Amino acid sequence: RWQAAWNETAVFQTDNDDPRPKYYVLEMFPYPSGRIHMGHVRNYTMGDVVARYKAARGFNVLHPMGWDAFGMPAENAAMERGVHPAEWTYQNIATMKRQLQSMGLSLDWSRELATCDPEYSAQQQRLFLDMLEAGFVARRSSTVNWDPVDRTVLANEQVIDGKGWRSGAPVERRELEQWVFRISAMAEELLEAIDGLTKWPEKVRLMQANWIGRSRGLQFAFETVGAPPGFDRLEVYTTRPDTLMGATFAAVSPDHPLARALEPGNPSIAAFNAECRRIGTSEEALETAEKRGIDTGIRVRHPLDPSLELPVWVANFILMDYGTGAIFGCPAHDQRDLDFVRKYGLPVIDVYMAADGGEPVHDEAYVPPKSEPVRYVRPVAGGAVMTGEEAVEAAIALAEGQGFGHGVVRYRLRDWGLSRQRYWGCPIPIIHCGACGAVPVPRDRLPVELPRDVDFDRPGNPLDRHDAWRLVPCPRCGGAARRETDTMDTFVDSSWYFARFTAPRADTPTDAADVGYWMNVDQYIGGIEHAILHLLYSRFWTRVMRDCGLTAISEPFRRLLTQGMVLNEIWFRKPASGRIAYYNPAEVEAAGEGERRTGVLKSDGEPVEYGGIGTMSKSRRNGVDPQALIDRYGADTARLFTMFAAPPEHTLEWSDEGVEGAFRFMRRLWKIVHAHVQFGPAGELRPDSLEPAQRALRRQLHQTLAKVGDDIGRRRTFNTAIAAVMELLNALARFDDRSAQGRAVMQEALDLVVLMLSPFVPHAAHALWQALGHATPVVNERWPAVDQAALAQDTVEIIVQVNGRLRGRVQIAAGADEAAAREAALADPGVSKFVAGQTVRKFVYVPGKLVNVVV
RNA sequence: GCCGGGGUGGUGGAAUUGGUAGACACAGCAGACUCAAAAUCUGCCGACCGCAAGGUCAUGCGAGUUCGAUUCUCGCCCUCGGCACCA
Repeated sequence: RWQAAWNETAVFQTDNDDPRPKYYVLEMFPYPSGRIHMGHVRNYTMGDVVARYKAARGFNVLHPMGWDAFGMPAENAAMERGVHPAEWTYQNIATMKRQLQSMGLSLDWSRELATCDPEYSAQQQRLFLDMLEAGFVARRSSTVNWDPVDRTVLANEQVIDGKGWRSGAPVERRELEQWVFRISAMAEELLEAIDGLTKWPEKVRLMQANWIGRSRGLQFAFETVGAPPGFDRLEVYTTRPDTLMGATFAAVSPDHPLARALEPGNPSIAAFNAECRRIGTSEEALETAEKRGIDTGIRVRHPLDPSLELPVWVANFILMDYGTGAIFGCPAHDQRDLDFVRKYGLPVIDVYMAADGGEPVHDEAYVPPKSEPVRYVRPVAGGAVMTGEEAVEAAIALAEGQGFGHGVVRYRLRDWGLSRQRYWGCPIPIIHCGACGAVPVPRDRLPVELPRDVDFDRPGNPLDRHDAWRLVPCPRCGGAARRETDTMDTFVDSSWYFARFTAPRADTPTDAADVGYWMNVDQYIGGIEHAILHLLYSRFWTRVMRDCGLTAISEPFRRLLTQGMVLNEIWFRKPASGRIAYYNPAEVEAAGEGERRTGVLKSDGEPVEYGGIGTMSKSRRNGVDPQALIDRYGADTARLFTMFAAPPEHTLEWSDEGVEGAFRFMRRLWKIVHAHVQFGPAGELRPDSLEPAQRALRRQLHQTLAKVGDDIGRRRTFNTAIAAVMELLNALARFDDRSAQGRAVMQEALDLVVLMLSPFVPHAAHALWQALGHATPVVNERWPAVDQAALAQDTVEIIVQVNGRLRGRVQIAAGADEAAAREAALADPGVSKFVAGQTVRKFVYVPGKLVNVVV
């Protein structure tokens, strides 16, 4: 009912013609999976609290909402239920929009957008062409998971234990020509700029830095012996060239050109490589697979001792994507290499590094941190004690001096492959012509829209089969040509939507005035699971837009709050063949704890397997629908409870116990306000003529106001803000003072309580503010100022410790000096009995807090 | 495997800069009100010892730094997230 008042006056619609300072609050927009879940409630309530708080603080707040609307689930729905992805998606958007609106969020819905809207795709295609012209786009070969039965590309998520999720067939790694964004060219800038992200969580900055993975090392060439023509040299990159003296073998990735060149003449290597290609493409799968290798028979000469020849192996743990796809192995100082040589009976060279002052270690690999001083037992240069870093530089200098290698800086960050062999994504505006190659679609012919008449009867991308759409004349030569049928990675859609929100209807990707006014996003809020990819891609795109002249800024998000995930139990059945099936915890009758947890499906009484706890996700079907909560208790209670249940950054294991407590609190607040107003308006407050109890309540009131402002505004610890107001309300309930000044204090307290709670429970606050006798809506109210005079105290309680243990409390004058504190402390009977007869060796005084007597 | 978090009563959590461990809630127990129940209100609520006053132990485990450690350092265990085609 009260939401109507907000909507009629359009209080949350914003524009940039406003004298107030701007504040842009954004939560990561949802994928329209069907219905909102608890993670959404948590995320969007946090954003709403910040938005409403900032508005009350006098900011012109932009708080928009949209839909990350392309993606695989829509295609799955099409395959399973025959509904068109667009229809499925827009229906879900309608449902979820209704649900979000029932939460009473202070959103500017006039800016709503969905990434699958043709207008959004059109602008994204313009950006793609800008990037192509600016040299940020390249075409190159990269690996995908190939399902040989369904003859289709699989996402990593669709590969389960190395098999396709539908066909059950072992997947193969396959090379495809794909479009990439050259994000690695920006690695250094993206890394350096992390220092400036001072309002991002340290953990996210660390994860991003590690992901970019700058390293300095030695790149050098082994001279080969017995290699096929064209492989006279084997390029190797290492970050530990100081271990080169310990090299006992070299190894290449199964995808390395040398390994491939050997396949035709060597069936066992061909078989080994083929086997390795069945691991899939994910780094996790490659790194956790059993370490295996095969000898090629080729040898390389050790660059520092050409008489020493090392065998060259193909090994499944070498990543083609990192370094040169070839390494040397040093078993004495790398545990993985040691395991490998032991497994295959290769020689282990004796150790040549030892801890400074320690003895050499022989039974396991000794891997000192690079910063630590190490004694080089068999020296690269001079037998000195030096840090790994110094030794690395010495080894590089040696290699450069002898001319077999040189120092290089490399990054772990790889280019961003954006091609997806799928229908439900933004079309890539390219036409392939036999004569002209890849030709951009002319800008006046944008957007390239997806054809609606597609069928999902067969696996694979229906665009590949849609000749009416696919076959077009070449824009350059007019000859027969075909459209690019790959669509863009959905990460592209979410890498610039924050900028589009500043001018969602512009017929260019962004509008200079709007984006200049609103960007950066002042507060971005979203799940910690996006700490690396989405946030890094967005940082990249913002720079690309800058370099293309679309924005002036480099960083999209000034302040970042990474919300902890909402977890729930996972239940599934895994049939012998075919697709794994997940069940919502609400459908399962469960018993036991931990390892012994078991369950049966309520509908058929048959057992289901317990998969531990994990994030609520559509694919695992373990989400909780908050609608029941909202229907039963109202949006305010749902909002209050999710904010109170845990600190924002913590994971939250879902349970709906405790919702009753939030509801009870709302009722208590309601009752206490109405108990107060039934006696009519309160008189004027005269702060200087209050009784001690009235003064004490006012002090607590203004302490709470200061804390709540700090908790919301600076700390973003919404749970402690609510707890403080609960504590205050408990005090108000005990405050039974009907005198004129008692009622005046109560009026002030209830006014401030309602204002403090209004960002959390806007509907109730709206009604209670009216009940308290105010004519204007609470949503237009400014955040109240703390009365510093009310906080003043004559005496303070300090705690007294003896040898660090609590032994008493004493009241002393506020601002007392150490001598006075000491006298008061030692006079306390509880203290003196522990000090009596002993020598005071030390006296610690923390003014206003504690003293510690050390005896 | 690699990178990054988290671990505090029966439960969610608080302790903001190294300074009272357990605020605020949930659950539970007892009482008041009621014919009764619900709702509401009041009290108790980490473990152990003690009639009590009070004391001892206790923040995943083990060490360390400090007058003082949930907080800092090192090692370990468990768990969650990410690992480039889930979003």
